[in-house]
Amino acid sequence: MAKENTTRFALLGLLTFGPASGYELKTLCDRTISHFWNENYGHIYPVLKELAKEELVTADNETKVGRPPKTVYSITDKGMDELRAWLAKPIVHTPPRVELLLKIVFSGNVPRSKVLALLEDEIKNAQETITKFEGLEDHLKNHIDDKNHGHKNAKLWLASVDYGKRFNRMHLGWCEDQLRSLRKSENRK
Amino acid sequence: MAKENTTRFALLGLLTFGPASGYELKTLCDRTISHFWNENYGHIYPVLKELAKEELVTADNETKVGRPPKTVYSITDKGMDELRAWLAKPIVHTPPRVELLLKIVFSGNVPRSKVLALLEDEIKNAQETITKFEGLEDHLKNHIDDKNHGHKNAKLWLASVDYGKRFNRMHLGWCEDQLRSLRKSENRK
DNA sequence: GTATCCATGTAACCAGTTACATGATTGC
DNA sequence: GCAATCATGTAACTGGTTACATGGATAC
Repeated sequence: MAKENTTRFALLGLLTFGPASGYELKTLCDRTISHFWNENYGHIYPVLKELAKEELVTADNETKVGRPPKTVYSITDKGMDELRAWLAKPIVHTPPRVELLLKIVFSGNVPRSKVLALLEDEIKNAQETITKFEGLEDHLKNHIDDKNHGHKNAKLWLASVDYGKRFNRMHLGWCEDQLRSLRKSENRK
Repeated sequence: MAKENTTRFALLGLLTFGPASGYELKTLCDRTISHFWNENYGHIYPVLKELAKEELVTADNETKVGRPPKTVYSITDKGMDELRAWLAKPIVHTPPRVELLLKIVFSGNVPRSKVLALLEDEIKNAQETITKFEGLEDHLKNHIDDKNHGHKNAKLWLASVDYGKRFNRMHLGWCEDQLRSLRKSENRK
């Protein structure tokens, strides 16, 4: 069984917030779920066409004065059914691929200083990501009642940011412990 | 810039433990790093040929009586250089794709019961994985001095299992909290 | 004789990324 | 006149998965 095209469901999901063009879906994706999901034009446009062909979405051409024309997609009942079926299905876990662990497991082949540098880089990254996520969190909490930003799903969105924070804290903690243990064995030599 | 072929380095890394055939590399991979890395034959064999062509590994045909013939690959100096260069390079983080969060963020479209079931399934999975990892850990700790199992890298290997445990505990904790918060809001209704 | 392991490979396929190309409109 | 934003798309490519095909050797 081939791997499922998750992009289809990401787009269907975004369309539940309202009709949008390919371009708008991309910016929506970037602004709302980019901390855990990413799409690019080269995939969005073909998949939208595919979805339209299968009647999971409808495509309407819109021309407004003073604006480039665009194709606006809306999710259909059939599309909603597909989306709901996917949402209810348990997640099929594919074997993970953690590049950091690959580098660590083979790190006996490089000088310790390189390994320390790698871990320090990871730590810096994780700290920056956590800070970014905390900013995101604050921003959302302050605008949670702001009707203009209209996210009924603010709670779920916050939960996704929380996941990101937890993940990065876990990652950070492991790297720090690893770094400590590495430095300790260095001193013993 | 195209995405890097990490399989190359996984294979080069495994070959630092000693020469091996494609088949042996697959079983080695399954037995030692499958908790965070996976490879399949359909990728291993072509990549090995590619590596041989680039002289990062050498290929030797071996025929033993009472055994099917096999091609044994060994890492070359050039291969070691490539591997070391990769090991020392910081990790380029590609945008993550967390399917669970996608489902949660769009979960407003399905009955709460389905979301609860999804979370419960994730929790069960995470618990099972943690148990599996603890078994792995115990096994390794008991054989750490056993020369026959010959893993000089037992410490690094343990660290990778520890990462897996931490990740799954984090995942588990988030799911449990999410479940609790979902049930609470259910009662309020 | 049959199931399992050892052993190698290819073909078809799919998901996803990057680079490239185009052009209208708006604000400075 | 130019940069930025809005808007759509394709072509080339790569990494990776799955299914299929083959066949020798071994242990029961």
